[in-house]
Amino acid sequence: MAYRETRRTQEKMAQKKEDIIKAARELFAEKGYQGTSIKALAQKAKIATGTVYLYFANKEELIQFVVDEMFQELLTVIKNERKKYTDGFDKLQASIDVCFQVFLKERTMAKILLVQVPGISTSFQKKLLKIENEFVRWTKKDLEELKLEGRLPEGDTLVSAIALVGSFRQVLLHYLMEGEPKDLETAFINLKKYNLRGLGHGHES
Amino acid sequence: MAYRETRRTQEKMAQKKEDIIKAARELFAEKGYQGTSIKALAQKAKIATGTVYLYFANKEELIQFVVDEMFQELLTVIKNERKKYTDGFDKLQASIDVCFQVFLKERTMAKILLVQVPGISTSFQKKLLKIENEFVRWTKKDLEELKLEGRLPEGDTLVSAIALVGSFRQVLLHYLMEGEPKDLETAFINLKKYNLRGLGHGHES
DNA sequence: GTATAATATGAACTCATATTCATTATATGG
DNA sequence: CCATATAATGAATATGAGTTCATATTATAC
Repeated sequence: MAYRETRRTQEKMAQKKEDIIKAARELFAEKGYQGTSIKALAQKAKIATGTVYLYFANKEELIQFVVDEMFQELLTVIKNERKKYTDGFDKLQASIDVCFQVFLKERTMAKILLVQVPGISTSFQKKLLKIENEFVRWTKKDLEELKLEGRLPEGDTLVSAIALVGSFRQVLLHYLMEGEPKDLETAFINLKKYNLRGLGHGHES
Repeated sequence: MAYRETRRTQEKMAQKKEDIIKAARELFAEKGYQGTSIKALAQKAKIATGTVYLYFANKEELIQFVVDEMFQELLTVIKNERKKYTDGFDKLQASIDVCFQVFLKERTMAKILLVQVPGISTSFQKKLLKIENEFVRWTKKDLEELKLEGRLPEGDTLVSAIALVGSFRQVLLHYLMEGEPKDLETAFINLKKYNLRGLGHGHES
């Protein structure tokens, strides 16, 4: 009997998997999925090319894993942040704030999710769409609650939700590609104001 | 002496080039750039694979041509529509209306420009960015004119312009991928209202 | 109809890269 | 230290797609 799985080896392998994922996130963000070869990936992760296949069945499974993990991270952070509030507007703002923060901090995540994923394949387009719709649905739900409370005027909540998500997406992407403005904080506040006005917030005043 | 270029052959070749471009637009929209092989493209255009290379130096040049042509088409339509108005708000609305119409009518154009192009390569990302910025700049200019006339409140016109473009992009894409709503006209009007409110239109009233 | 010059063809070629696998290195238990 | 089981290696292989080119087809001029 020899070489039973032990704590040490398990941790070592877990670390190696992490290394692969880290390299993948960076390279996919920088060069795109097609533009990233397994050889280059292995080189970046400081392992042999064949080793990648000990951890992932193939390249497709790797990008799937990376994308799924990213969304999971994002959803978890948002859910945790929303828990802190009960008021509808606060929850909505919390979602927006945290998305913005995460994407600005984790630029590789932003570039992969917002730029690279749609171009990978039609199946990824569909996957992305499903998850984007998840965000839109949440936003829509927030808006409908607020409408019921009489804090927002009548209006098409679906259109509003999509518009809101889209405006943030575009601004985020702009900063990501073109560089941040001098005063990011103020720009972000203006963007929020834009959307609050768009929603008709304060309509009764 | 024999076989000088003649009207008939020129037209025939022009037609063939059109066929290739048409097939490319459809396949790129449906399967993406990477997902479209020259073989499949030639098959769709009903020519031999080698023939493609009599009209385009390589695959890259073909997609470049397709994308450039699409933007040219879009810009031309927008410019013509804007000419019809002098009022700032009318011009802004004309741009938005025509973009929406064109993208909804020419779905392959919309899918290529809005979904496929960003993922092709970093050089395409940059190209797209340049052109998107062209739209943002126009919008920004419209907004600044309106601000000077006192018809819009103070505010960050760049952020507003990006937000406006982003909200329309997202709604368009939603309809494109998920299917149009029952009442497209009303949804579109609501979207415009959302953005007009966002801009602070009617703030003095 | 024939000669000629250009276009069209598609099998063959090239090249890149994802994946495999025989070999080597490493870890464990006794 | 040895036996063995697992992980790691990277050269070799398989695959697929972009591109080329010898050949065939088509169009023109006489």
